[in-house]
Order: sequence, then structure tokens, then C-alpha cells
Amino acid sequence: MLSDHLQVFDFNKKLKSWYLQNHRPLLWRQTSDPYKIWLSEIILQQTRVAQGTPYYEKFISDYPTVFDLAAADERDVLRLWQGLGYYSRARNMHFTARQIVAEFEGKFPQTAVQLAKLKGLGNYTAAAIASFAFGEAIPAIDGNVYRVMARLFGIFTDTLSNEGKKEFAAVAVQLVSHEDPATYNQAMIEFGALQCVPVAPDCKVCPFNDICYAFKFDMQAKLPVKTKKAAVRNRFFNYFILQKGDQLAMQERKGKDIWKGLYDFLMTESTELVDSPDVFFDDIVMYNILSKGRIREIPKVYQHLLTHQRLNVRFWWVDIPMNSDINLPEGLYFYSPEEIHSLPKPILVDTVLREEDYL
DNA sequence: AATGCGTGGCT
DNA sequence: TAGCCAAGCAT
Repeated sequence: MLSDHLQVFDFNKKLKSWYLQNHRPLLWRQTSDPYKIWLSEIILQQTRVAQGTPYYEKFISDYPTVFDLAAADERDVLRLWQGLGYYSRARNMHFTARQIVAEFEGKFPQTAVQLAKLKGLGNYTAAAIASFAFGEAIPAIDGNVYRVMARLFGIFTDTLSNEGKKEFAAVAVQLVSHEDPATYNQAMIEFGALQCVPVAPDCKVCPFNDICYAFKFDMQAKLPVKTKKAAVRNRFFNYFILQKGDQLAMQERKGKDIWKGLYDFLMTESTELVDSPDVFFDDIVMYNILSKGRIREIPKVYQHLLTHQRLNVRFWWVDIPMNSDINLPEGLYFYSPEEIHSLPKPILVDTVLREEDYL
């Protein structure tokens, strides 16, 4: 551990020097606009820079200010977010944009404590915005920083436990630069992202290999300590794509399940793979719909992987005659191809519609 | 405190 | 391939 002020000063000096020579010129580092910084931080949560960058550019282009985002429909925000995953980020960001406009006249709170009260902003994101945009001397501790600190100082406490968060935070407070906290935080994060990488870091060229606990004891692969992930759950989705004319019946997903706020089709979940739609005819609602259409199976079981779920998904395309007078179940409505293009959809749904040459 | 929430790249 | 990982947060 760095025990005195002189060592901390020396560490910060070397860290900043490394950063100035090695950092990437990312778009959101060229601004002190809290809105843009906020957007970039939300996008980058659990998301790689390469995947998030195009989304950052689209959002800044479509919604240049917090006022533009607040004025948008949630549906359009989700549509722009489509493909990034963890859609609550988009819903919370939209909610918070409206709050910032309504309560603060569009001005962001300027301290981490105030920022952390907003929906979608936890300790990390609040600290990042406070330091990057407003120069607050507070450490922003993300997964990169946990890794760097765990290895440098030999901290074996689980980074995801409450105890671990406290312990790492206590050390981080000692480290953060008060002269230039913004660069310090950027540097710690970038150092973790580029040099102190999760797998097989190149410690020969590391500026801190003289003081690093993990390098000294060859413990890079053991640190940081993280709890094991929960087992993957198998689920089986059976989708019915009801088409009438050129329109498809879609519904907004509600509740606590995956893809909340996104649109999909009439769906039945089963406990195992279903080969024929015949079994669904037992349900009177399904019978009334399916018996009126021509059913075509899309001959493929899609495997869609989420963090804790493996979706095994089958689609049946159901052509409903124009003169048929079926009543759609609650929440399902027919949408034109143009409308469907503009609806936010799970990437799986978008993929299937493209493969079927509908979109 | 533990779990759920997406998607894509890499090995 | 199956599993791990990627600038977390809400409940």
C-alpha cells in the first residue's frame, strides 16, 4: 500500500504521465458538457467502447442537449438504444432528463452526492460526472479501477460485496488527486482498460511493476476477486407473428421480465422445446387466432444468449386473411412496416424480421 | 446480499 | 465451444 503522501504524489505523477502518452482520444473526453459526459457514462456501463461509440454519436446527433432528450418519446429513445442491451439504462436516462429539465431548468446538479440521487446514477457514474464536468476531487471507481487497485495493493476482498466496496473506496480516497481529479479518474480507468487488462496483462511494460503486489507474487489471474455468476437458465419462447395484409401484430413488453419497453409478438413460453403449434390449440384464445390463419414454421430454433438466460426461440408466421375478424388479445395491435421499423425491438426480433425480408 | 438485466467480441 | 468479459444500477 502507498503509505505516505510522497508515495501517493509519485504514483499520481507516473499515472498522469502514462495517461498523457497512452490514452485514446475518445469523443466524450473532448468536452466538459455534463450532458455529454453523462450520456457517455451511461452508454459505457457494462459495454465496450467499440460497441458504444456509434450509439454515442447517434444520440448526440439526435438529442444534442438534455432538453432534446427530455422532449423525446421514450419509445424513440429506446429505438435509438436498440441493440445496446440493458434497456433500463435508456428508460432511466430519459426519465432523468425530464427531471433535470423540470426541476433544475436543464442544469445538472454539480456534486456527486446530488447526482447520485438521480435515477440511473449510482456511486460510480455520479463521481465520474462530478469529477469530469465539475472538477470534484472524488474517486470514480469502476470495474477497471477495482482491478488496478486489487492488483497493485493486493486487496483480496470481493469487489462486489459491500465490505469490498467500502475497503476499496477508503483506499481510493487516499489516492485521488486534488490538483486534477478529472485526469486522475480518467487515467485510472484508462490504465485498467489498456494496460492492467483482465486477462494476460503485459506487466513487463507496466510503469508500476516495481510496486505491484500481483506482479511480485504472480497473482494477476487471481485478482480482483469476484463472486461467481449465477447459472444460466434455459427458457423456451414460442412466437406467433400474426400478419394481416402488410401489417404485423406486436405488443409492448411490460412487467419485470427481460426487454421491458420493447416490442415483440404474441408469445407463449413453454418448459421445453415445442415442435408443433398443435399443442397451443388447447388454449381457446390461441385456437381462435391460429385456426383462422395459415401457419408457416420458420424452420430454425434461435438460441439467444443473455447474461443469465439461454433463450430457445421458435417462430411461426401466421397469415390472417384480410376478411377475417379476429380479436387480438389485450395489448396486441397491428402495425405497418414503417411503424414496425420505428418501434424498439429486441435484437432477436429485428434479426428475424430482416431474415424474413420484412424489414 | 444476491440477483436480474443485453449484446457482442474473444479465446 | 462454452464461458468470460465489458466505464453499473435497481431492487
